Amino acid sequence: MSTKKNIRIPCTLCPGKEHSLFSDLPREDLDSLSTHKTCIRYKKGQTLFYEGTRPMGLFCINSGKVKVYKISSEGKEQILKLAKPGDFLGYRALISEEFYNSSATVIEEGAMCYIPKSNFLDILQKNPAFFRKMAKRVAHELGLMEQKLVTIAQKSVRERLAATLIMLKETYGMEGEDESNLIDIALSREDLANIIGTATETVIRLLSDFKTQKLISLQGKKIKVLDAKGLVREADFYGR
Amino acid sequence: MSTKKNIRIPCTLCPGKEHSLFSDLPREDLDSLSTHKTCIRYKKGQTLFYEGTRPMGLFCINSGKVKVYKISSEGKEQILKLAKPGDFLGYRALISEEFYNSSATVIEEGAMCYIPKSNFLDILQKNPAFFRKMAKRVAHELGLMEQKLVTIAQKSVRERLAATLIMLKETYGMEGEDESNLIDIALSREDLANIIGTATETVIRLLSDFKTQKLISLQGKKIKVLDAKGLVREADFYGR
DNA sequence: CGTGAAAAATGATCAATATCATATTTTACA
DNA sequence: TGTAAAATATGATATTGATCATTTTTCACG
Repeated sequence: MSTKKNIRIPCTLCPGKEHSLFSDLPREDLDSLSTHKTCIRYKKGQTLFYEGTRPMGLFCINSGKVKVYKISSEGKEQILKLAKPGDFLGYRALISEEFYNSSATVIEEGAMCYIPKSNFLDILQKNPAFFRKMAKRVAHELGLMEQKLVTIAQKSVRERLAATLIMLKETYGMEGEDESNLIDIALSREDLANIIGTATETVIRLLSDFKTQKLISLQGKKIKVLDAKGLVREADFYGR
Repeated sequence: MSTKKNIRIPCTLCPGKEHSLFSDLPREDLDSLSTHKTCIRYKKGQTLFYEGTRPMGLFCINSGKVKVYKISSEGKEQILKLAKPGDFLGYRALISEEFYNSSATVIEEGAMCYIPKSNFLDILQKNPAFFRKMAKRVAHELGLMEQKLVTIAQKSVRERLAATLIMLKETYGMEGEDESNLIDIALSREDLANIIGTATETVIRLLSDFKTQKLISLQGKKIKVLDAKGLVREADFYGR
């Protein structure tokens, strides 16, 4: 707890290297990555990159959690996605050759690896199979984003909150004793509101509503899903 | 007007070949495309592909206009984009190797070219520069979709309608005499509602509101933008 | 620990928009 | 060109969710 800031930590066992995107790169390229990569610890609230700036590299989350968001013209934050260890950030802008269209801020402190743009583009260039994988990933994400758009456009806030809780449980759920699942991510009510696109007070009210219905329980910030099926019902069929 | 259905028309001068995506393919590949391509006339209301089905090729719009949309679980349509001559449809699913995640239906009759999947993938494989261009396109579209999400999540229906009218004017505006612009696309009020994610009645009311404010004029289905700046003001600053 | 600030919770009120009902206009086409 | 069906228009009402105000709780930090 004493030395938290900007310590370089070894990236030799970065989760991103084994899993996901980089998994089947040739040895040579993995070595190149290891050489050029840097890892820095970020504290809660620190920002990896800002919307509107030029991307100079690719981020890979070693530990900790990050929110990726846009700020609307009225100053309201809209969270586009959450990133966890093993996830990469910033490749959309690198591939589209644009500036960042979103910002990324740490919500749980951790170490972030950084691969310089030139190194990443080089490896993309040299490995058609890897490039195909990246393109496939981006195309998949476009599909997810289209689905999110429909959800926000057509579902009620209550349904969206229920759906978000299900999603969070699946992604960040810790197996508890009595198959109750604790959502293990430090999201404030405001963050939650900025994910589903509503007011903070509305989230608070709906959460205590769900609590009354025994769908969830609240222990401070952390939410425990008591009745996943009940939540799914809220998400899919509420009011119809 | 007599022989409208399923007539093969020559694709030698398909707008998609000169402009946009295919513009700098080598001669050889352009010839391959011409050989394998087919063009078929579609009438209003006919569907190019359905959500959930397997893509077997790439569509290119020669003439006419198409809406691309998803149907939510409650049966409501959400339009994701509109496509005009020169635009391509279906590449997201081909690149992500997934089923279509949306449907595409003709809103103004015209001729649609169809490039078999194998032909398209072949050319992608053989031309890294072309593949990079496609990937760049998909990454760019992901950025656009993220922006749309924020708009739908945070702007009022009135603002979204104003913004949509501006967009339509820029994309489908016909230069009129006294710099007034007629939006030249056959969208019903319902279509408009399904673009911005609201009820048809709300669109109708807001349109007549804009008409009262002399921002637009209505001639049947077609909308003429009288005061683009006024609309921009509605889109950006309404009520703030 | 204690304290001040931030977050969460709760209430009251208001505005935006959906929904339902019905009338009017337009359009397709027999 | 007449007619039914679809689209547009308008009104009345209900509902959701935003906003503002205030209290209570939690938490970080000296």
